[in-house]
Amino acid sequence: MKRKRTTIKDVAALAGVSYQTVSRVLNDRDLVAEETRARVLAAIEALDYRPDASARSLASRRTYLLGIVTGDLSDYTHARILEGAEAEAREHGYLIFASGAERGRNGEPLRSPLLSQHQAEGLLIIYHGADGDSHSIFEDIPGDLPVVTIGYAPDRENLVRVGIANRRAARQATEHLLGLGHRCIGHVTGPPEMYESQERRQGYEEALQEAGITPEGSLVAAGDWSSAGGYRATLRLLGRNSHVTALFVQNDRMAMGALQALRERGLRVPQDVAVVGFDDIPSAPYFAPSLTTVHHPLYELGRTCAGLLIDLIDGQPAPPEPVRLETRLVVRRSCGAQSGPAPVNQIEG
Amino acid sequence: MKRKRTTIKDVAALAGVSYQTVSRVLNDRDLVAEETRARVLAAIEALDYRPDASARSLASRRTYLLGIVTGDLSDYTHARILEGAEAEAREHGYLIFASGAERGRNGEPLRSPLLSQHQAEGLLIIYHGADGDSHSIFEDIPGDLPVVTIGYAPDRENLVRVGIANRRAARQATEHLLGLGHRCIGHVTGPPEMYESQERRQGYEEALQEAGITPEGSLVAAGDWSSAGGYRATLRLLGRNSHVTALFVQNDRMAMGALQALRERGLRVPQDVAVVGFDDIPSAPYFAPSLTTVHHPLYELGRTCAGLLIDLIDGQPAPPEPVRLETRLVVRRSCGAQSGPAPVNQIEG
DNA sequence: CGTTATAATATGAACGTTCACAGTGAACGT
DNA sequence: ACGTTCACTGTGAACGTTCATATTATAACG
Repeated sequence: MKRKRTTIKDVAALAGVSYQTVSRVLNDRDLVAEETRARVLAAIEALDYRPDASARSLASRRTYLLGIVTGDLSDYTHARILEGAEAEAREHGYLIFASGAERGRNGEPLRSPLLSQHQAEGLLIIYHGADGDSHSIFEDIPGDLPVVTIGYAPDRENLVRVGIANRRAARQATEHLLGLGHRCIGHVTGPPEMYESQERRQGYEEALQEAGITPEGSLVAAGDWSSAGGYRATLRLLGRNSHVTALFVQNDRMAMGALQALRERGLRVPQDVAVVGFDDIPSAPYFAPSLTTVHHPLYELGRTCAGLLIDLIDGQPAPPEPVRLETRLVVRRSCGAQSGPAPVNQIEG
Repeated sequence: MKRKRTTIKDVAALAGVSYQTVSRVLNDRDLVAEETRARVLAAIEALDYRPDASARSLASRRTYLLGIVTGDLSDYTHARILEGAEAEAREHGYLIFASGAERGRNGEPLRSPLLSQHQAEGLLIIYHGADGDSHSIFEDIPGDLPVVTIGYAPDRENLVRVGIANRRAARQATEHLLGLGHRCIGHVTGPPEMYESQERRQGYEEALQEAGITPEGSLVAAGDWSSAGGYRATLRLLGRNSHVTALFVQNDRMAMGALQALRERGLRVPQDVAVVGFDDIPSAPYFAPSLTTVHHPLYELGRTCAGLLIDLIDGQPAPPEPVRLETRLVVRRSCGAQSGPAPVNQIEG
């Protein structure tokens, strides 16, 4: 099954130099005469030689491998972050491998044995931990391995946290609805035990309080980030509160379910109920009606993570403060701030 | 920056055996006395030893690495395939790394230099080639490297094609609309130069012809798989044809844009225009109205691909015929086959 | 009791690189 | 003419494993 590999020595033989010189050319280290370099490159070309990554990394103690640990890769937000990270990594000569971790009973990622063996030089962990979790995903990781996290992070050396200011973003979204005159604003959250949900909910409650409104638990319903979960949560919420005039939903997928629930109840959006989502997924402009939502800079987040991870690997000290990227509210039709019929012009990709 | 690694020799010293014996225990090869094995395992535990993957793969010529080359990872269909593949791979002890390839001018993936160096033992390539493409992505790949493809595939040893029967699925979708009495059925395709678009269009046209209808080019408009593209394509199509009563759209994201376009034109779905999509993405039940669409078994596709790839790596011969997975039409409300108001009960995930 | 099979472990070499260091010859300054 | 510098290239060892083979101890056999 295995043919004989062409090695650096074959190249050296053909070029008439020592194989170490070929190595020099490959890594352009030291000085190599222009003429020699040309001969070596020609030999490489002729033999279609490709250095063996295993040998290379064994000798150099570098793998140029970055690991990403994430839950649901088919979730757009995760996938998009991965995409950004991959692009950044590639530009720096790193490769990313995606390893779903094994999951505990609540879907909590547990341990990723393969990852730690495979000598990633750094790890990007997307993990919005939950109250009950053991966070055991971090236990497996050697203490000196650089880590960048989105979401929960333990106290640890060599770790950078990256993310958005969830609380602030949620507050702004809620303030927008308050500014439109709404006083009874429902809230659909993610799983209540997850920190991300909690942060966004805090922002929502802060905004209400600043407006002199006491947050009511009956106005809050929990989903599970999915459209189906958002649909069900919204139905529950509407069942308890017939007087909601606005809804802030913690992500766009759930918002899609929410819109469906409202439709079924005969409530028009935005006339009867205004809706604001979170994430600004590409299809948000095509919701019915187009969705006002908080833009989540996922791709940039991915790029930033990979960039910071590479910095850490290069020995730069971790910034003490979490790195926060900006969000912004994208106003479309579902919140009622735009009037007129429904042209979709200001639409991106 | 680099602490001294604990190596197999440290373990051996602690356990009082030769390091090769530790290797034996690790790979449970040959015979090892139960008592020795226990001692070795204890030493491994005590030192928190993890074998070095580089050294291991250098010596054994195995990397347990699978590469996946794909376009848009943030596209749900690709991400979901990756997810399936990753799960299957993990169960077999393989790791998957995701490398976006460099792109040519039409977004055609070109070459992925990192991939080939990093000794993936097999490659999963998702690439729906286009007419004008050079397919150069395949040029880089050593001829003896096992490859599984979804989409276009060159003639080649050691390659398995996996996918769905696009033409047949598209024909069934179209037949469904014909069965509902529609005679003037518009069609929104992907980029016309892509084989995937072409196959689905063929299925659409076949169905029409079998029903005695001559396919008309004016009823076909091309998008780019995105919601925005579907929106624009649908507007173009409606501009040319005021009498369409149904629309078959080649993927759900474009269908979402199509629904938006129809809404803006004041056309009700399904009363004025019936719509059928393709893929059955998780949010399809939450479209307004919920979308009738062809279920695309993406996750299973990913699992199948990884499984077949591992079979190839294990030396099993490639099945001569492409492996085809079943699709099925999921009937919801957008096609008008279901009547009554709009309960969302039979909804999954 | 010697001979042979068998279980268990040790030994040496290899895998394909990189890296630190030691050479070589030419050019240069004095 | 002679050391010195400089540009370049060769040398040997190391990286941490696996693998084929050799070695030892033990048991089984006639």
